[in-house]
Amino acid sequence: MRLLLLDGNSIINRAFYGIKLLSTKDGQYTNGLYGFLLILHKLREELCPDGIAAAFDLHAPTFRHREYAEYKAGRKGMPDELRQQMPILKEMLALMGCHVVECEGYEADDILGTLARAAGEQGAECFIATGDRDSLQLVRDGVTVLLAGTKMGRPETTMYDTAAVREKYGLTPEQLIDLKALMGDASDRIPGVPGVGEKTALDLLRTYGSLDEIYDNLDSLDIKDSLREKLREGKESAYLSRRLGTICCDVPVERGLQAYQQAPVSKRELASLLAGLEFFSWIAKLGLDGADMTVKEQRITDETVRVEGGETLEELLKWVDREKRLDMTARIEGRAIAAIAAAFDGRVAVIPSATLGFDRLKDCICDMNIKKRVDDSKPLCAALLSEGRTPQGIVFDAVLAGYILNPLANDYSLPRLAQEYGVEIPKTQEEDMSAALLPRVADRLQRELNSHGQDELLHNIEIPLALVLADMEKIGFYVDREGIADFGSTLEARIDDIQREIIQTVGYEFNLNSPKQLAKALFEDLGLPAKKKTKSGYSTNAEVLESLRDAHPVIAMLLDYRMLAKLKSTYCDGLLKVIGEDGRIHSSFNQTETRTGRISSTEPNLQNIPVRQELGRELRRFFRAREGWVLCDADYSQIELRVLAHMADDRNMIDAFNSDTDIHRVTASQVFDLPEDMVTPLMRSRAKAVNFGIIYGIGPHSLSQDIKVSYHEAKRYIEQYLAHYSGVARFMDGMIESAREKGYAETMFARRRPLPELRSSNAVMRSFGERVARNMPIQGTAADIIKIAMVRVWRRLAAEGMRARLILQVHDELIVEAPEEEAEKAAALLKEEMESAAKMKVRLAADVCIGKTWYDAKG
DNA sequence: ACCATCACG
DNA sequence: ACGTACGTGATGGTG
Repeated sequence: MRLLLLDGNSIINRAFYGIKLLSTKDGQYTNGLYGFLLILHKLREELCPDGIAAAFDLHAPTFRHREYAEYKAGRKGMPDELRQQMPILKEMLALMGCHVVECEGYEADDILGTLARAAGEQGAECFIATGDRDSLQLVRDGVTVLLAGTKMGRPETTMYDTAAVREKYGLTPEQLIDLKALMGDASDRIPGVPGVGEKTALDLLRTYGSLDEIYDNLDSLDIKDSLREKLREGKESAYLSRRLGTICCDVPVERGLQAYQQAPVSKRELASLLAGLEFFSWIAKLGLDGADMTVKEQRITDETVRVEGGETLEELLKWVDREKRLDMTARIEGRAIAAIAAAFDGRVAVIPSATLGFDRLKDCICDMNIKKRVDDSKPLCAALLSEGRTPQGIVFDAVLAGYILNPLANDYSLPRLAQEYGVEIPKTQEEDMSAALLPRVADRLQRELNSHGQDELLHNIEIPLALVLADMEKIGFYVDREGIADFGSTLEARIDDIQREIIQTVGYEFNLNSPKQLAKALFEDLGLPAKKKTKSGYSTNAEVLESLRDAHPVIAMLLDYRMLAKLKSTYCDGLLKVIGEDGRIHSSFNQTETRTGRISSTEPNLQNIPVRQELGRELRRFFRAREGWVLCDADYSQIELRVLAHMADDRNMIDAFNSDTDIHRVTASQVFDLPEDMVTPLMRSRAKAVNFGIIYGIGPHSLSQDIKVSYHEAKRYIEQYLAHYSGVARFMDGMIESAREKGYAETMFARRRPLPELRSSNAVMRSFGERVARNMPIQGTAADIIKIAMVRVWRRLAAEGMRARLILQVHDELIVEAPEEEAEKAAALLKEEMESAAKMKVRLAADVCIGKTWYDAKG
């Protein structure tokens, strides 16, 4: 018989800390359970035990506490996130046919030792899996210890038999007890001999064999007298420590091994437990599929046929023509389709683009009457657009569906989605075969979306947007390469001058770009007062430098240097590197990156081109329309505050917007309780900061920092604000409450962000969760609205047969490049579509400008 | 790979 | 006692 013994507490601990915090929609944390399953599954496959027993600690004090009152007093209890997973783990183990063993007055270790000894006596083979090195003392012939943990989400075990222990420590397992006796264990409050570390203890034991040998012959040992004294004084501690550290092998538990034989698995209950934990992939992996899946689905298995080429294409087309639908993935190389893999009739057809008649497949993709389900539509759209064709009738996109269901993930590939949503993955892992997963993954995700009311978000917003983004990427933004290069040279000259001047002032050469070297120069060598600390030293950021501006002439130079260096490296050098052969910059717009629903821009990021300072703003002169064309730039006015006014249904704020006055001025007059014409610019700017702060989930401290008033002053502003905008106050509390209940925050268009932070036991994490619960619905709704506007603008431009094209989005701003003769029409169209993108209690306002360059087209 | 910094909404 | 506003991406330095 082969017995597998688990140290339940230590394994789930390792699992908990080795995997990032996971939770279900309902806020039940699951990462410890998940990691435990990973480890258990691996052990079962490798060892094929006849029975499994899992030992757990109880809260009750043990014989060790009676021996030594302070035992484990220094240990922190387990965090709530883990504690709540313990009863579920025990239930899960029982359903899996494993045996849960606990015994009052003893720790899990002792139970394992007892069972291991029983196994030895009964001639059984025994494996002990644990995360705790202390158990290594149990190793002997027939007893192997497996140190288990998770690394990067993968289970990892190291096997220790007698030889492995000897190799690692140069000691026998029994000697490990004496090793700990000498060293002690700070975290368990177990005393050792003070001043004896691992190295000394190992030397002693390797030379003299055991604690008894050492103390019996203490006077004649060939060691330094100082060590001899330490040992003499620590004798009592060492023996106490040995008693505490010795695993007890006489725990009163059932010792007959038959009792630990594998019990029958309760398939149904186990499947439903796992489903409740959203461990869908485990249901398949543990062979429980049949247990609760009554729906007969098309099965794609290891034997699924992969067929290729001409005849297959004919067959596929016939099927598509009859069914009016197509599940497909495309392999894109460069900007062209290299092959299309389609799943139909339980087969996967792979059609290389060189196949005769391949274009008819593209016709299908552009036929709105054929419903396509794809894994990732943006690259497919890009490929077809570059042939001058437009995909239509795409009804499902797995990547976008995966993002909508959980915007916190970072991999939305089919295999990953299949794993997460419980679709069995065939062993054949050819890339084209991931098409085989599409039908079942699509079914599962679609069902999930429907049940969340998120189908329209996918169908009406994200899928159409993918086409728009692909088009924007393809068109790009024309730039004046020479202009940027010249600007860069000018900057370089100024940077060199300032650098020389700074070096001269400081008195020696150093790397100005190194915060570490700079901190040394400023705060050590020049003796300036350090203000703020970072993880790795003193902060030298702009805020700190600004506060030191009058303390030393070098500070102003540094601020200039930083600004110029940023402009040169990030914007001049950086942008020059990514100008395409067509003289245009083709950024990538990522649709599945942000947690709030915004899009992001990379390589290069065109959403952070300088504007706030004049010198940086100059860069926008190099972003141009092509010859004979102009830019129409439209941005929403206060979209987030308007969204807030609407969602909060705040009468005061709605009226303020509808009366079409300056919202910050109105806010100032309410907060400061003055008529509007008495509001000073300073008051207005403070009110503006409060308006922004409210959106971010403000606290008085941060507001006081931002607008440089006292904490009390800031607190008063917020109170005044919430008193006047009482709808906003109610709304904010409601958002937190509802997010706590539901486990997620959501936008007007049903976009969700899970918020496990709200149920954390950590106060800092919780208040972060609360700020996000207040901010995400606002930022996210604004993002939804501008996405709707983008789709409508794009479609209108096409429908009107215009040549004008959308080329950039910057969160609340859209830029269209239009032939001069279309300029006015395009500008009007932009404004109209943006303002009508969502119906709200306040009107949406967008301001449009036309210019040859981005600089000129802004206000 | 991570940190500090700074550019944007 | 602690940390201090939401969301991003690029750069240069450092271990």
